Amino acid sequence: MAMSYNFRIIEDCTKCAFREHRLFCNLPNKALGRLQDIKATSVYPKGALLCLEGQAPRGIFVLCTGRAKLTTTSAEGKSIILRIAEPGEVLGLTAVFSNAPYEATIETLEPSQANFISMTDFVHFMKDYPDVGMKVAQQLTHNCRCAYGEIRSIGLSNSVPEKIAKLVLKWAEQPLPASTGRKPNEVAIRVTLTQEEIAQFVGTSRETVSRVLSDFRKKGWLRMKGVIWTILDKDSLEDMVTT
Amino acid sequence: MAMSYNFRIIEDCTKCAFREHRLFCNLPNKALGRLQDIKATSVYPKGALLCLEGQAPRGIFVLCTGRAKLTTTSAEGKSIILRIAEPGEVLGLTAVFSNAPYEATIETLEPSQANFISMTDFVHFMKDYPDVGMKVAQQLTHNCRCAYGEIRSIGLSNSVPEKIAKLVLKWAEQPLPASTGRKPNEVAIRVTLTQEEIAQFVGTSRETVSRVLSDFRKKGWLRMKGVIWTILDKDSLEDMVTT
DNA sequence: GAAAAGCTGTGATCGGAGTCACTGGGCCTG
DNA sequence: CAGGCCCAGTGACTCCGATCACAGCTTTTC
Repeated sequence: MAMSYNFRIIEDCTKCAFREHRLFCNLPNKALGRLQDIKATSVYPKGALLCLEGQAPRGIFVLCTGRAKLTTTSAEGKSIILRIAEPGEVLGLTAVFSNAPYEATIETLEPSQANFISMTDFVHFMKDYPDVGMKVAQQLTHNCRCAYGEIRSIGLSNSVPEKIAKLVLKWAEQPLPASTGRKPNEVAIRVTLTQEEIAQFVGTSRETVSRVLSDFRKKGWLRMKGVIWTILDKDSLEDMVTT
Repeated sequence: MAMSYNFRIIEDCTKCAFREHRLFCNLPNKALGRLQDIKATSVYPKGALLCLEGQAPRGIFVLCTGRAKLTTTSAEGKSIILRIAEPGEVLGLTAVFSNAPYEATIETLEPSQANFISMTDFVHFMKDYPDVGMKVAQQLTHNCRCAYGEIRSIGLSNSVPEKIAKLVLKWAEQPLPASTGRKPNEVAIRVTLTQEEIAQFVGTSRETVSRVLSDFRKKGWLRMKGVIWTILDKDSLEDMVTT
């Protein structure tokens, strides 16, 4: 089995070990076999662009390994992160269904594997297997929920510190496993986004993110060592969040 | 045929005159027949609440007549409009599919008719008729696109005047029919939202909306007479918008 | 038709956060 | 190891827009 980019490439969907835990891929065997036929697997380094906002839709991507950020950009070059896609998600659905340009630029945040399926193949695939339609509906539902969450976050939070606290707490829902030498109520998380990207996520400027994080650190709420952040005072962070 | 609320109630989906122009209802006859069996038609006055944010999902609504606004509210009572739903849309899909509380409060903006379908009936309906799945995917796609547009509007526009100009121009895409006594390049639109609601739409305060509209009027770009607004200088409004 | 409730217009004030400008640290690369 | 590049931290300044406060209007209600 091929190895590259420091992860194992999944060439055969029917034998994928993660399948059951994934939003899209947990399909009946027949459908999986068909998927196997129409997919084209690619491997991308960090920072690769799967598609560009404004391009005509060519097809959809199933993200097998790695995470990717979906961003949209204004005419002046200011950009905002719509969401971070996790392994198992299908990307590009809205473009394909509305036959309109891709809504977002998709950029890998880590070395990633993705399966591409062309528009026509995918439409037939969906017609032939009703389960696929359900999965698609679930993915679209997930997209909507993320988008609504984002709208709430940007539109209803009154201050930037609040938004950032909210974001950190959301990340804390998937903490790193507890290690030795950590106090009981501390939570460690892995943050691979730059401050610039965090700024784009909450719709603010890079400098403000820097200031807010400094502030959290000075208050003893947060410790940041490279990509490992430790939440020292979860309660205080939660007090910032009103929504 | 029953009359009420100043519009004609559509009791039989199979005979609905608007069906073909609607996002959801244009289904094969068999599916329509089934829809006819499982739907429960209700008529609502202006300002009625179809469902409340946070409620457990009971089912979906097909909006037959009238428009409705979907809002989400923060703990402090600040609320934001996610979108305005048009006749023919299905509402409540995300809640039903994720079996999670309704994401938004749905309030009619006009006297409206809506068909309610319970969660279990709808799931069966979808399983039995693949066309329904496609319609659902299209509706969800539409929701996503609206949400992304909203994120762009709130997150990427730099100033409130720009957002309001953008909104007015969006409305201008569905202008009122030209009437006598209007100059050739003028566009008339019907605006039934209050300034408060416009504020919720663009994520700002009511006072700011008032000031911005006053400003547009003073500059001779816009005339407002009750619910009828006339765009006098579309070019200038477009110059405000950069995205 | 008077009272009440809701919508709109405007002034005054103040603070949050965007912008500009610069510094310093980490990391890669030739 | 010097130079470049990217990321992070921080000060100073400015300004947009939220908030408060109130007055004129319109629409509903009894």
